Amino acid sequence: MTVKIQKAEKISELTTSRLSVYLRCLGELAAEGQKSVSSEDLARRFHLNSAQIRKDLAYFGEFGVRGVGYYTESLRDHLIKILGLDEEHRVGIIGAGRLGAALADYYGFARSNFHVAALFDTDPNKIGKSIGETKITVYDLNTLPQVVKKEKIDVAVIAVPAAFAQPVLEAVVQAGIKAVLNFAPTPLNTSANIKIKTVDLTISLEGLAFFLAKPAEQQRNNKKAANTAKTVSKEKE
Amino acid sequence: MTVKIQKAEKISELTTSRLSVYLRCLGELAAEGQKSVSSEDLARRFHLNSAQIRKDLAYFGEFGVRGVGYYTESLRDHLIKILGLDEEHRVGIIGAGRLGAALADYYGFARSNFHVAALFDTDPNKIGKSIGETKITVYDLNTLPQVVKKEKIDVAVIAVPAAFAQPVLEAVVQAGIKAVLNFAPTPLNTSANIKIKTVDLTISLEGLAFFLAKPAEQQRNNKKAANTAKTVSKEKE
DNA sequence: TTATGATTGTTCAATTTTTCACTTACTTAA
DNA sequence: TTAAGTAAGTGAAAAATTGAACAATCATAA
Repeated sequence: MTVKIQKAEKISELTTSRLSVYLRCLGELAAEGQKSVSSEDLARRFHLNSAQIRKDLAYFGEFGVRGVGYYTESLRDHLIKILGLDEEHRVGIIGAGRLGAALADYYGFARSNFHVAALFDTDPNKIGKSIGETKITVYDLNTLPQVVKKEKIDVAVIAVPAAFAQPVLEAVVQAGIKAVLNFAPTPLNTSANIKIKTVDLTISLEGLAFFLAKPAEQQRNNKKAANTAKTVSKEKE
Repeated sequence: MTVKIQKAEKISELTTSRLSVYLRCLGELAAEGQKSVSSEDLARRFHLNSAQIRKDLAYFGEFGVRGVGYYTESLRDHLIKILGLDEEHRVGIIGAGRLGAALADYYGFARSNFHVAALFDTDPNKIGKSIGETKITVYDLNTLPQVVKKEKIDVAVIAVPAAFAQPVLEAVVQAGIKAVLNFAPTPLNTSANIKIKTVDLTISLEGLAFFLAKPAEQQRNNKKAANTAKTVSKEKE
């Protein structure tokens, strides 16, 4: 009755980001003492389709019990394993400016089992100092390969101005790091097999501006907008 | 020869976020003095398909010139108009904690023509004070409706702990705000016609963890993973 | 022990998004 | 003025994602 399926299918990023969302929710439910939860319950919480949730989970195995739902604790443990959060990741933050400093203190890293091990900068005034509440050392960016090795860093956070992001990325990849969280608002080029997640506030912001700019009529028909106005004016036919 | 099409089709968020990306690039190209750019050029920059770029733009009109490409300045102006960045938006940040304070100083708002007009909090020690380099006043959250009206705030940023996000959202909506940037890592329920963009670092982070957790073999076949291992073990057949 | 109800895992259909490939239109050089 | 070359715009195909529907399976109560 134990079914363990290890599918080597491509899992889409849409799926994995939903897994993160489920995981967070399961943590809350477990804390509340809720023993089990159905896909329908979860779907209502997130305004998702219940079939989608079941399918997302089914990629990785059969975690549910028909007629019952999913046991919160158990599913939570599975998701932690699936997302690789059972193993600690060690983070190096490149750029000890305001953003880098803020991130060094960001508690969310620890919650996902990420440990910020080092900061890097090129500014001689910063190198050697400690930053933030947790007193993380700022190293010379030139020593990146050595520190990465010594501190077993496997995740880099790029928190430098856009103009420096590409060369920094190259140094990071050169140092053997395969996963990068990028805050610089610029497209980054890299050889395959490096995973880059870019966090770009501007895009979210401008999405809001677009929404507000739309004529009120269109906003109402949020989904399934009718084909109302289609004004075409052409000279020189 | 002037073609002005106002299609009332549903524009997907995938499209609008790409528009933001194009816009940023056009700004750089214009600054470099580049007069025109082809969809192929842009595609190469972003690792996108050129047809997709042409189609994204074609939703809103015919901005290009066949045989030439797109005139950078002109397309840039069009995108600014399309995204609604030609009109200033006024932002109220709810939560004057560390994140709220950091956002109050974030320069990216101004670049997209957003002006941070006010902070809000419930902490008596903060209310009435000014925060950040730009000295933005912290108001009592209870006075939200009045300040929103007086300051003509049309965008709210939710930077409060997850537990307070839902009631804050309701207050924000009550005050007549239709666009919300949410930093609280929690699903938010709202009536239709309110646009909420949630920024969630944890999801990006855990996406990296998932990537790192995958067996090396799978990482190599990033796209189009072959159906390699599919181990099924079952007791009680 | 069997019937009933609930909820998963999964197949198949619908929808959305991306890509291809072709037509149209503009530029430049002969 | 015409031919050749280039690149936008677009309809149709392909791929990816989502959603509906249902058989399979488990728990519970008669």
